[in-house]
Amino acid sequence: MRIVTWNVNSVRVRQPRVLAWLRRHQPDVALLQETKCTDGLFAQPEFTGEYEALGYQVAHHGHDHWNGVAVLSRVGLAEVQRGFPGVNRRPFDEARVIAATCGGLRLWSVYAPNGRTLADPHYLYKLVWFERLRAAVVPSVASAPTMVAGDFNVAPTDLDIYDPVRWRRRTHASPAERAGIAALCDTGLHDVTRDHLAEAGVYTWWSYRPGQFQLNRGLRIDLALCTPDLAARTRGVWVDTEERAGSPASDHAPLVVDLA
DNA sequence: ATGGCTAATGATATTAGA
Repeated sequence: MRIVTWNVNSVRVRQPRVLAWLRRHQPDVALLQETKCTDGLFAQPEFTGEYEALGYQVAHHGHDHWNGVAVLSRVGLAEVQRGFPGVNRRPFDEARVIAATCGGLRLWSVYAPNGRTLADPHYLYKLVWFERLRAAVVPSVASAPTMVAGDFNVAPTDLDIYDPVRWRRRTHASPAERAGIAALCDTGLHDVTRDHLAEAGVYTWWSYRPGQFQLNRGLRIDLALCTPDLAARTRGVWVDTEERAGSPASDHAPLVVDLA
């Protein structure tokens, strides 16, 4: 079973590449982030039909032209859950979380807030958002084989940053953000990428600015957090860096998890 | 230490990304 998580940075702009990627690599489930569209686009038969023609059922969660998350599955798509449970005042109602049961697995597509700068209120939002996510996934982790995957906007360790010194005063590397990831993992989740890609220089995001991708100046901020049963079933994890090349590419590459 | 680019918008600069 192949699961991919990919921040596509606008599904409208990326539609041809997303479809080509699905045809080429045949994932059973695709967890997408930053679709940057409303549910209305996915309600259009001529748009969603492109995925259905490849055998995928689609669930999307998007309110406006920011954020937006989706699950595409050809192994069933049930019990779709959009956003955090309970009451969510702004900005916690942003479309950053969707979960669904596919092929017996509980799969989450998540897009964490960026944080902007360490002094920005958005950074505090990011920290609280991680706590909300932690609370939301606890029942899933306790009851089903679960993968919480997506763009976490946090590099878990300095090995996950091309230049840790440069990022010391920025978001994505602060102790509080990393504690947010650790607290998430404390519920019973494990970051499977490093089990299979332990070396330095493994990244999932590179700035659009010139030279950054070519020089492999990137961050590993897209993660697949798995319950122990799924971690044990993982046969391979890989980043499709080829998909980051060329234009128009997303600034994130697909992260692929192959399960037995 | 800084800037470079991309996407979206009733837009021709601004916000956001990371």
